[in-house]
Amino acid sequence: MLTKSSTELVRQRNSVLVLSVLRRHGALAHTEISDSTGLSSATISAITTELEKAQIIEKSEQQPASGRGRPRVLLRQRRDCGYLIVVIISSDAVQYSLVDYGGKLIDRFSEERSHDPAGAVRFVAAVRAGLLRILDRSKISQEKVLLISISSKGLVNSTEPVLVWSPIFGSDQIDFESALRPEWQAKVILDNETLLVAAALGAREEMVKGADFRSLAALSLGHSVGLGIVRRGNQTGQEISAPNFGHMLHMANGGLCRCGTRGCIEAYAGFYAILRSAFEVPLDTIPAKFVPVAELDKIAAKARQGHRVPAFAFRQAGLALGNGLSRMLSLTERMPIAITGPGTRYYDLLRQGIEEGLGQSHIVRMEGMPEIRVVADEQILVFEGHLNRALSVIDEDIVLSGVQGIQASG
Amino acid sequence: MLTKSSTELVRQRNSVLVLSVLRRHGALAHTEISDSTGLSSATISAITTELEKAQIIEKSEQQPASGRGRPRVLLRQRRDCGYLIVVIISSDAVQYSLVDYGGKLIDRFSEERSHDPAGAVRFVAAVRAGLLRILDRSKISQEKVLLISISSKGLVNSTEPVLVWSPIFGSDQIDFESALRPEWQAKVILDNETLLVAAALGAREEMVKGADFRSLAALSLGHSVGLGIVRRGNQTGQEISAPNFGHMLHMANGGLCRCGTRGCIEAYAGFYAILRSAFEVPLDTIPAKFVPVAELDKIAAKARQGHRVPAFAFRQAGLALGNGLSRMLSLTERMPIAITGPGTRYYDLLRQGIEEGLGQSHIVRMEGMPEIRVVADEQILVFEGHLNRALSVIDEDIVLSGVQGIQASG
DNA sequence: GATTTTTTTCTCGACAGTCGAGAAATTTAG
DNA sequence: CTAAATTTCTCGACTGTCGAGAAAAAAATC
Repeated sequence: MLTKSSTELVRQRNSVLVLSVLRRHGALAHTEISDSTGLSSATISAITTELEKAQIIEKSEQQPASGRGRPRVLLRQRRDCGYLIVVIISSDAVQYSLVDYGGKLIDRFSEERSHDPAGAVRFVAAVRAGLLRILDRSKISQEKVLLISISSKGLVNSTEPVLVWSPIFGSDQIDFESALRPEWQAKVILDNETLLVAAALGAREEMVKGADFRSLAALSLGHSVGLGIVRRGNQTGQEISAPNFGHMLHMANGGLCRCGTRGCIEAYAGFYAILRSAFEVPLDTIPAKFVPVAELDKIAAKARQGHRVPAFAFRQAGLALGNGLSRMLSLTERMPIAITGPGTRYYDLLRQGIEEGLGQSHIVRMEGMPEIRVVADEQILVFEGHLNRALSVIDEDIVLSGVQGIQASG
Repeated sequence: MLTKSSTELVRQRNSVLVLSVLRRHGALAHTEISDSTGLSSATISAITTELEKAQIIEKSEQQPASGRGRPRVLLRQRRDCGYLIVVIISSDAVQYSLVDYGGKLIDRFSEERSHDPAGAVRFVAAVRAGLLRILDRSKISQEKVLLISISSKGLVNSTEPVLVWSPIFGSDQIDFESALRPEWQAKVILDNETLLVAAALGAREEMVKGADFRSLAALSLGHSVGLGIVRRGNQTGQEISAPNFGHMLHMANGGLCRCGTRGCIEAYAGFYAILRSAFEVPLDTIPAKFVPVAELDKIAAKARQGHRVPAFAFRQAGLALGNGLSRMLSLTERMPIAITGPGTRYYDLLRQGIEEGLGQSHIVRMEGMPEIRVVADEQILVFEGHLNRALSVIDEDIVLSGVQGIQASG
């Protein structure tokens, strides 16, 4: 359904555009903003004075003039205009980061996760405590926190910040919105971890290729298997999604997965699955909860020495991944695949299986093998994805509420 | 990447909005347009007088006033403002339809397809002849044909009207754009057939549910297997895609498919595959090109009488479809599935397999079985999809070129 | 030191678009 | 024939963008 457009909408969009350019490039002068947005200088004046009045951006201090002519007046976002808390939930810890509106890290700490299994309720309490702690350490007033951006592995509701299924809590849903609402008026968003990796890689790619960038998939290998897809939307920036890839069906009635279903991709390609298959444990054995990476390193070493069984375990994992990726490609357009996560260290052992698994499908035989690249530093990408996403959400919110609020009150 | 907005863009969008409302509801009065677009009466006046000047819409004849008060002046699109040719390519025939801008069918005929295998070049020539023939029969001048909308089974390039792979021509690509350009200046679009079915069902659904409609998948069963997905976009209407579902990998190293790959879904669920498995022919046999439906009806009758082998053939087909659908659902959100095509007549035999195949995946066990409905009249839906899609493309083109062109020349 | 050049920012008038209110048009009821 | 009802049309107000040129301010030049 199409909806009506109006002149105010135009101003809103262009304001967001200015903010996003300011974010990407840092402090910019009038002229530069005009150049990179395509808007005329007069419009920039109008928008920036409005944003300045609303205390969202500020003129930077006069700096030593670098050329001749009237010196530039740089505009930048006011870093203290608002703050963002990033919460990264991983299998063994929860990391809290406080970030200002300029994207600068102010404070960070991690807390170990208690591994007690029936801990969904207790976990929520821990997160609430962690949030209060990082706020307390920084002496920032709670109203200044505009957004809490949370990420986890697992399946996330697409519209509300509800963790629908996760490797740790299973089907014990966690609704972060209602859990945090009593204490916080900040907006709460929740994203799948690998989705953020894909978003970050997509943003980087777009920086380089510009309009040529089409789409990209990020595959995260570790205890569990995650996938994120970024596609360039028609007009409205990027479109991202995080399918339930790790628990896509690989083979009917196959190996038992942590989730209780048989035949998931993860039941062949997750760390525990590789371990299980390397030790020739029956595939219907209930999988180990945690696998020390050192353990897997040993198996990899044996496989690299030429031992058949461990090499076969990695190959089977690769096949499951390759088949799964080929199925993904059958449902989407052709796109490059970036592999991240701790599992990348075994890529030499997985590669042949992945390629063979991909090659078994019609789409790959027809269109050829997709480009596969290995990308390290998953943690950095996750954080980068948080920032990209969260700050642009803040931009929109500020323009929607902030400017109008100021105007109404002034 | 965000792009700048301007006031002219606002007018363009709102003009398209008015046209699309006019299309959906037929002739409408000033007030009604205002109500259903949300635009003010003054704006409607401005837009409609512009469109009327550009000869895109017209005031309808005064009609007997139904209530008191000033009688309404109905506005409607000028049917002769432009024409559309719909070309539906199916396995045994090509159907040509001439439609006016109001969506009314003016002329239609079918031509049998020559089944000669090396016929990609000859086929293109036949289509060109067919197009000229329908034009000739109607005495409409060629410039009045604004759009040629073509559909086929198979895989279609997402940006250009190129048939990348089809059941009939295999990898012999057909570029309709360059094939028709010399003779036609009309725009040419090409869509997968099942995509159009999905688009039509999505439009119907949106009529009923309004903003509640989220997404829907259409599964077409026949000689080949097709899938179309419709999703409600953020703002810009609907988003549709036609994955290569029939040739998604069902089982590595499985049965031989028509496409030459092993293990495609179609190699289990296509008509020829059911036949092959019912006659217990080895799965690596090169599949039959065409299967008379009567033949399959016989097998279905035996299966319904309780014969094991034919029943098993349908069950296997259902399993392949169910597994494939579950994989699709792992990559998308939960959505209802509409089954169409000649294969629906065997749905009683397929159903159990489909449900079992779906149930083997984590996502279905967690979210529950998706709603499955059987929808007959695939042919009508295909044509309806053509109209929906083509006429809204024409709306946009007209507003983009037509109005501006008229304004410049006037 | 005064003047010119260069560069950037700011301002003004023109133009496009939407909206609300009320005038104009036109038919039916009484 | 008049009043009421209903629809369409028009006008002024408001918001937004744009191009051009004025104003500002520093470096270069004489």
